[in-house]
Amino acid sequence: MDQQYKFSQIEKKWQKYWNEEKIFKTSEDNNKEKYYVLEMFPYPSGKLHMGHVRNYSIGDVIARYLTMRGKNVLHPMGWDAFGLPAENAAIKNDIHPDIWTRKNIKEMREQLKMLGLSYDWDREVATCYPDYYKWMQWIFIQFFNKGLAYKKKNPVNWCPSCQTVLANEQVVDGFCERCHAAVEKKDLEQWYLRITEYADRLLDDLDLLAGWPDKVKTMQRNWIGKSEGAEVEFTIEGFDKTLKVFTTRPDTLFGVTYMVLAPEHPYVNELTREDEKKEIVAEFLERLQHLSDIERTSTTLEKEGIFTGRYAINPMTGKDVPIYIANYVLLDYGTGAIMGVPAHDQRDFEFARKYSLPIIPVVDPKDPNVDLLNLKEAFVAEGEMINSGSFNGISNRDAIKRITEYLEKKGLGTTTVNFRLRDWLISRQRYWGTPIPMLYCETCGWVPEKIENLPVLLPADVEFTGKGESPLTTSKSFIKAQCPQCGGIAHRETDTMDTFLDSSWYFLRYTDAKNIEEAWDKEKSDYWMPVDQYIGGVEHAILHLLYARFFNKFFFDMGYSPCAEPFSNLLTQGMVLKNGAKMSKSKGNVVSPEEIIKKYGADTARLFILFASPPEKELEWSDTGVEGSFRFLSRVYRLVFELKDEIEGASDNFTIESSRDKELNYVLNTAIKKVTEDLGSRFNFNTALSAIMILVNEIYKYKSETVINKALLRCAIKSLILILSPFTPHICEELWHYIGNRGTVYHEEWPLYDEDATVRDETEIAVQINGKVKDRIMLASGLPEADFLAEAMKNDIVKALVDGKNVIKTIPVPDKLINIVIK
RNA sequence: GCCGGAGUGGCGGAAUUGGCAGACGCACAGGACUUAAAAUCCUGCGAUCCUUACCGAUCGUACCGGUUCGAUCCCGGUCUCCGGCACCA
Repeated sequence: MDQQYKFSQIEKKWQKYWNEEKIFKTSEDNNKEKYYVLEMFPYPSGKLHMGHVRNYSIGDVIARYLTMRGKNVLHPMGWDAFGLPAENAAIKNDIHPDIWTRKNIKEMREQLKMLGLSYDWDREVATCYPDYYKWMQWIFIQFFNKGLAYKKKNPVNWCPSCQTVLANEQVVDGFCERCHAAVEKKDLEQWYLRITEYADRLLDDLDLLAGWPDKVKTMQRNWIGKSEGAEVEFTIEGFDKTLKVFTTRPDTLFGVTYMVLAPEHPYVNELTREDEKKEIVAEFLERLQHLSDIERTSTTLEKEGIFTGRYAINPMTGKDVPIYIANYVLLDYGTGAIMGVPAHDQRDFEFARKYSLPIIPVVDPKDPNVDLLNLKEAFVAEGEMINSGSFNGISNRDAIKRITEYLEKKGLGTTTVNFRLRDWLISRQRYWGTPIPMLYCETCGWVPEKIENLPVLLPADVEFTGKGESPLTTSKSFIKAQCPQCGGIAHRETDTMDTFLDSSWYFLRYTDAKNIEEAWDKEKSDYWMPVDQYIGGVEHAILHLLYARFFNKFFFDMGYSPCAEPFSNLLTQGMVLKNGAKMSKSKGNVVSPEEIIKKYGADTARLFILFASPPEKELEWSDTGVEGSFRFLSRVYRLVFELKDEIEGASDNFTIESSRDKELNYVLNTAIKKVTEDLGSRFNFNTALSAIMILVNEIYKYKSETVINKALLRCAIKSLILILSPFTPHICEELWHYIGNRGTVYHEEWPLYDEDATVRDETEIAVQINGKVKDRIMLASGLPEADFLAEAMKNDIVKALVDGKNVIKTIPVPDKLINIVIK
């Protein structure tokens, strides 16, 4: 071994060894307890960034540690490889997305390997490879067969100039972000997955996820947005259909003074009978079409409405109330129509003010500060019922129940639950995604491709213009096909799937990644699932994690997953910042992992990232901090290098011979304990590493003693290498071999600590008078409370401090402090 | 607006169950080694005050208050920052 810490040589050497010996290959083993560590797989952009390094370093420490603890660890990696950037590259550089993506995967795989991560590369998947998306298509067909995938016409954002559908995020102030043409709403047929069918279970089962951050669970709860209320039917004057509304406040029914329909509501056309009104309504609709959903639903947008000329009848009061259409009512929530209660809903209040509609309070706050006859804003809190006929005088909370019961008895309404969660629009007019394996036949309608014909391959003969519908429509070979049902002429769906589908089941595919007979073998998913620890960015808190949970529940129902929830524990790692801001090209504060690895080595990069901040917090990049990490590793290297001859041939068993021995043994065992606990339960890598640094400092001190205990020193060095190895594996392998061991530290057992050795003979005790520290004294450790108190009171300093005062109370905390309350 | 989370030295952070605030590291300062530099090693490093110095005193975990023998930790209020949702009836 070289006297210098030549990280580059060392890292290459051990990466080669791990690779050639297939050290990280895993298979099912019923004699061992399994542990599945998963990090969110990356999009293969071609360049690794610090966020990846952080994510994968965290996972690697966990995987390596648990392997050393004797667990059978599954730790896979793959590529979320479909997506728009590949298509943009195709348009810009005239390179096929497939070639571009494969090149990026190759480059990124090399970069990941440079980090020395303990992946079983034999399980690698890429969502864009036909052997993966074949099963994506199979899954889609399972959804379709169960009635959970369907095609529906719905208004979407359409840019007339680019001739393409736009995502809401691509619409800026009602205009296309690329060509600035006014975006229109267009009714298009799109594929949806019926995730709303699972809304209740997705909500309820969040309670099973004790190992998830509350923040993420709260975000999912809000996203699913369950609200309980009632559906109420209103009759319309001179109209044969009734108007249904959803409300969470049936107690305010007596306060309804108008009704509002969403502008797209199917009744709108029939309800506006007068020609004059029809014109105004048409003009209003035209104007709204130029607004995106984002603006339509913005609270800053002024409420605007049009009277239809019709009246509904309030079922409680029998009074006429005018029916409006207005921009603040959404078609796809509830029934697309609402009852207006200006006195008790702020939005209705503003609308009523603007159009001079009556405001009738029905809930009395019994608060002198609220003037019910002259409200300045809607009163939304609880109170006592007024102006509500026979319901007057009860609390509005009771009225919710009573009025709903009344409605149900009269056949005017029912209790209902509504979710903000909408069905998942999954079709995309893009090339680089999984083809939706459906065909349209004039006689049979939408028919799935036969399973034996899967995969439906992405055609090669397409043009990338960036315009029009899906590029698949330009393929001559793709569209025309035989109907799988009747054998007649059918045409293929040309839309592809949202890439979020591909990433909703990859964790299951990893359990049996190379299976060509089925998506995965149930026995294998039974063994490995659920994922014990999932690690990734908090930006996936809602979409990815919700979709993955949805898919897993679907498989669970099919018997293809053994668990109701796929990820038992979730760690959301914080962002990597430089100068207080997220690293980004435009800010020019990007630190390239490759350069850091070149300059200091992967071990240093890993060490810095793990040491500088706890994993779920933000991490501020510091060049001098990286140098500090490098210095530490050099120090460890030097330590072992210098001590090699000293500890060579020493016994594996030591006896404590001096107080210095005792102290080193104390620090050693404390360090092992601390690292074991920090890795085992909290993932506080920073404090674990700080314990290791303390150990290194102590060994340095110890080795300069005149008498040294070689066996003890040998044990300390061995343990040091082992407990550091999950963090910085390359240097540890090197040092492990240097002091005469064989094989890999990865297969070594995690060192045990001696609980007795983690206690010193004497402990420093803080002496407090009235809660303020006055002195510190040494007392034998582990004294029972009574002895501890007696010993502490015997001390001269205590006596002096207490002399001449009244001791009111003494509070002894053994091994910590004693507080003497005096007067 | 609503829902979360956070606020500790010059900086990143530690204090695991209400028990010695500032572990570990970075930066900085002084010293040793060196012809010199780098590297390495040693020492100091919250603020204010007292003192020639030693010793010591007071304050200090965003701010105000409370509970407690004792509060970074628990409770009430305020401020600031970050994140999510945002006309969901």
